[in-house]
Amino acid sequence: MDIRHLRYFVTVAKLGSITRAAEELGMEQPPLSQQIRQLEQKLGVKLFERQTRGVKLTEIGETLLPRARVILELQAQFMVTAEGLARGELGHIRLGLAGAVPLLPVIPQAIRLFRDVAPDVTLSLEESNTPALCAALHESRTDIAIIRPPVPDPARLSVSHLLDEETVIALPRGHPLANEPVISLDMVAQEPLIIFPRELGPGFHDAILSAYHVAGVTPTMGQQAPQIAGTVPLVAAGMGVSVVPRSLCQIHAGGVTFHTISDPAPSATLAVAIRSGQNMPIVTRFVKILRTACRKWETMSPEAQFPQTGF
Amino acid sequence: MDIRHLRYFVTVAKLGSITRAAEELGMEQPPLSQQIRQLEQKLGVKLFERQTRGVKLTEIGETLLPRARVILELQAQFMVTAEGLARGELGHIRLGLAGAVPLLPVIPQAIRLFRDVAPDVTLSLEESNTPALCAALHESRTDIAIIRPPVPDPARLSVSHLLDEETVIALPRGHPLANEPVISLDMVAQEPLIIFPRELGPGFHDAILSAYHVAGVTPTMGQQAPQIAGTVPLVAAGMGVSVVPRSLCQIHAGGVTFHTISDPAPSATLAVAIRSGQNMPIVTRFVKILRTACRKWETMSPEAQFPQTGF
DNA sequence: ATTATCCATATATAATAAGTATGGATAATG
DNA sequence: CATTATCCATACTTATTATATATGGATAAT
Repeated sequence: MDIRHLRYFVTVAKLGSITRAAEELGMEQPPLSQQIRQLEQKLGVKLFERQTRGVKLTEIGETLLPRARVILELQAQFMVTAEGLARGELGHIRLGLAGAVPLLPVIPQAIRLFRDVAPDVTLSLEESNTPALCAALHESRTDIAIIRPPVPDPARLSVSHLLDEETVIALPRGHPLANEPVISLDMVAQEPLIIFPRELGPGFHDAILSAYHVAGVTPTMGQQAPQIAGTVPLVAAGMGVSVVPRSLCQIHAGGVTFHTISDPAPSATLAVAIRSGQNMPIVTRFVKILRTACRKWETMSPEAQFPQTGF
Repeated sequence: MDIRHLRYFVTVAKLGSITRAAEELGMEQPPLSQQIRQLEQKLGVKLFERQTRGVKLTEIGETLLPRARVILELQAQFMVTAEGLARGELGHIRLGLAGAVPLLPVIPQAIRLFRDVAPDVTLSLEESNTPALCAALHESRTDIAIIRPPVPDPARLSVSHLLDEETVIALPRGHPLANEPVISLDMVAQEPLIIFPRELGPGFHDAILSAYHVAGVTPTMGQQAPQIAGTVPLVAAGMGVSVVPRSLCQIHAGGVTFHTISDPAPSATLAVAIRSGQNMPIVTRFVKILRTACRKWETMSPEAQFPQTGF
């Protein structure tokens, strides 16, 4: 079997027609018919149901299609990587970041630090949610992910703790408590809690809810935010209050004030995850720099942690 | 670029020698040399440093090697998956069961049997009524349905008979006939008949009523039960009598006695239905196992059919 | 100094993918 | 209801490309 066969397979499946797939592939229809048939014989399964007008994926074809797509995706990345290497860049790291992670100053700091010691390594950043990032790691679409533990399926992944970030309460402007620097959770329990969907970060989500529970109150659930950082605009719009990592105070949304939480306060844990085994040297090097930076950062004063803000 | 090229690349890298890699690959050395050179040209990078004795990976080669391994690994998995699908050992089956079917011991037996021979196939079960199951089959929301014939719209479905289950009369405790082991339908014709709505199982419903008719009596219609198995609690509550598949005697409701019916007795037929045409091998395999189990079960004695009950 | 090992090149051959021409089946159209 | 158009399959030819064979050059081992 050949990558070409997979490309043919995916294209025919996409268009539902051998003829049109042949057009898109820049070839004639008969050879494509033959190649598809050949692939089916090689695999011993029928991928398409031939109909009078076009073809339709069989259930087996439906099962195999996503896997074929992954292989094609990786092959394309392989080519891109090689191209980058050909241009003299000595490596490439695909870095995945969980929601709101880039707002934590230590993360871009660590990235800049790495770029200083390894200027020839190109970085591509992607922001997503923890479960999606872990899946991307498993499928080798990402090399390093900074996530909010726990990871759904830690097998074949190596996860190490980075830091625990304090959380703060976000209140809309004009709120009766807006002038209180420190607030406890039970003081805002009756306000609608703006929170992101649990599937985007189960660990952090649960930490927030259990802190409410420990405080002896039950939060009033408000509107769901599309991501972690998406809660702030909703708070600004007066939809309710939210509990967010302190780094979100960097979003100068206007109309939002941030307040330290008196005990019990949830904390937002961050960890770095890579595939265990067979890793490129730059990957372990990056993780090392990242961990060092985070350890140092945790000992710093809040003023030094967030230089530009009033905290 | 081709998967073959990646295999050559990985093998040469592993052995550090084109000659020995050619041996392992079952080919001669010159074509392998050419293919490696060709791959290098295609990618625009030098993968190996040619030395007088063997070859050595360049830094770039070192970087690309793990990615090539990942692609090869995925390709191998793709082949294995296809092979498994061809043999019917992989995949997922959505199984629909008509009312009270799971109570018939042979059904869970057959499912367990199937899980033994195809442990990698995941199963999802759903209990519903015959017309709804047939609709689900048509819309591909279910792969296999065990239903009570006839099916409303048999076009594009393939239905095959499984077994005829004996029915029994369910009487409330303290009923004058509660001590009679065998009862005929005309003896209970004046008692309210608890029965499920006809739309939940037209075939079985009609079979019961026509048995009454053949016996020369007309049943007194009692309360409707929500499903087939739902008749038993109503009988226990003294709302009337019911005619149910013998397997329902497994519901130890207390307050209900079950009695063999003397001729004419309705029978509860079960059949298995799948979409005709293009089915995954696991589907036909499951049906085969199911039919075998049912054929065997029909020849068994009642004591063996219902091990834990007094029948 | 000689031999052996290993990779590269040149040429020939075999394998195979792509192209061309055409037929059959069915849905769309008048 | 007949006609046309669409789409896939088959048969055959051509072009491409991978492999095999033969051989030479370079260096390490003996």
